[in-house]
Amino acid sequence: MVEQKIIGKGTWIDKLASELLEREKALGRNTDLLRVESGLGASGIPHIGSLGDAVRAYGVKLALENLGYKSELIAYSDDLDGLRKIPEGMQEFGLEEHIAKPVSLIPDPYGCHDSYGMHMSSILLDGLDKVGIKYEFRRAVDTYKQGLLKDQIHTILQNSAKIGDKISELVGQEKYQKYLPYFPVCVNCNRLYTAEASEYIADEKKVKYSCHDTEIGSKMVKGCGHVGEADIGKDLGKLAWKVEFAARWTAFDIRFEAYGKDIMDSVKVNDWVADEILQCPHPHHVKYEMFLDKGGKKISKSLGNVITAQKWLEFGSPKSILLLLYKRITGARELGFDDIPGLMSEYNELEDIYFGRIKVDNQAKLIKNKGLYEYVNLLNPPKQSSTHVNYRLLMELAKIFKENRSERVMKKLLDYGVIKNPEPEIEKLIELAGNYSNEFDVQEKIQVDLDDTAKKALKLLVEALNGEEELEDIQNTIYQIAKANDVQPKDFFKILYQIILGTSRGPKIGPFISDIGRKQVAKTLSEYV
RNA sequence: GGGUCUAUGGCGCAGCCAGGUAGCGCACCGGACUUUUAAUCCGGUUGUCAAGGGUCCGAAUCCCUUUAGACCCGCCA
Repeated sequence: MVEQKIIGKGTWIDKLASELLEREKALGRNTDLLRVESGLGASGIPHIGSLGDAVRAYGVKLALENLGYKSELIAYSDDLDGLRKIPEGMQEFGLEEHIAKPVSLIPDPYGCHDSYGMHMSSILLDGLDKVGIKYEFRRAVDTYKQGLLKDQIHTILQNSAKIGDKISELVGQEKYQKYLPYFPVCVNCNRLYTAEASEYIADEKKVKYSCHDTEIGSKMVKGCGHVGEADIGKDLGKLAWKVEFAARWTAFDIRFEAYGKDIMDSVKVNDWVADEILQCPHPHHVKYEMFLDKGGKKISKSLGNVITAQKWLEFGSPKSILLLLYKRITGARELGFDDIPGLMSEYNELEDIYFGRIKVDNQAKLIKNKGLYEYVNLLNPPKQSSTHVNYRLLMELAKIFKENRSERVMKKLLDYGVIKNPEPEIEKLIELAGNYSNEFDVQEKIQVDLDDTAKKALKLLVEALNGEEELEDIQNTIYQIAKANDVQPKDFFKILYQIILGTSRGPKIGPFISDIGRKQVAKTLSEYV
């Protein structure tokens, strides 16, 4: 067997970082600072896929640092993009009039940020903060206002004919053979996309445009008819996506950017533009698949099925998100909140491997698992293992105890010997599992068929439970009541499970009833008598 | 039209990207415990890794071909 040399911590992140380094060396570029970038998207509610782009870029940054290089993550908000569609659930804000305007020029419908775009970006940044990702924030609107891309825009527009042909050749889109890949924001109506750029006056660095009706999605958007000129260094406007990345990569000196397969074509064009037009080698890439919802549909920013970091964190720890995003990058994945319990236990398992409590025979796999654990802890793993409590067990307990949940579940865990002392982390876990159980384990009141004898027995049980005298052995009492009333104990127990738990089986019923509380159970049962 | 991904026990999936004993959950079977059922614990059964070819001492894993399904792009970002 040929011994494989293991790079860094043995994960795909390390492999990617090392590919990047080799490429940089081959290109002979300066490696004093290796910038990685993630685009944020500010036109819709940011879902976990957008978060993933930044989290993974951050992983590469960590890997580069681990290999001894300096690195930095730029989180770039595309807030000069126009609003194309009103996101699901935001119909009541009257955003219709703002369609096609840059999202940074639309007022925040919630009133808490300077614009619609900043509101959306902030949700994502908040998510990044919550999982511990550090970044350098930049905005498209500032980038263009400060003219940071003006040299690149100039070069691109001078070569627009060549670029237009190449776009047509590479991806079959013919639009840019006719129009410039630049969208001015119409000074009259504040819209882009409607302002079509027809000519570039290179000497003055100005773009001639006219604002007219255009189709966005399936809807027509009215232009205002304004005809004007836009100064690429001063006036608001932006490059089309097919060329914008290249300009940004060059201007910001970006060496790595991951991308989702939906923008594959754009990246292909941008790589060419960077290399051939701007004479600056494009950054190293990795392509990832989109997260799909359980039905196999793409999770879209503007459809209602959004899994945001914030929602996820109601049920799972920040580490469960990082694990999801770092465990692998390839492959299409269907994602739902029901993946959380699994990821929570998987993290515990990784921790056990890391601290040597679980043996892994394959050396390469051991290193990879340990490495993954370190990345999930952002290369700052804890000195000692945390106390593990099975998430599913917590869900079960949370289902039973709805009032004073934290306290009572904690007591049960101590009784079971799962934990030795109450810890704040455990309390947090109980809260997460409790939220999950509240949200997804909605207990529907099921129809239970009861004949008269069963009802009579049930009634006796309710009386017994409501009685003041101590029931030393509830289990025994139930059994006796069943026998004394010609009900098969087996059937009687089944009825009780159905009423109390909504299933035909469950834990041993006597202690279980005293856990929930006799009176509570009596009340529930009495509804069926 | 162009592109990407997926295919692994009855079901749902992991493992594949850096080749070395095919795994997990559910289901199923047995045991322990139980005054019933179960929970729980312990043990066990279940596989032509879609099909075919190639590389290799060795392939679920890498390469090629085929089949089936899903998704993305061909507005815009």
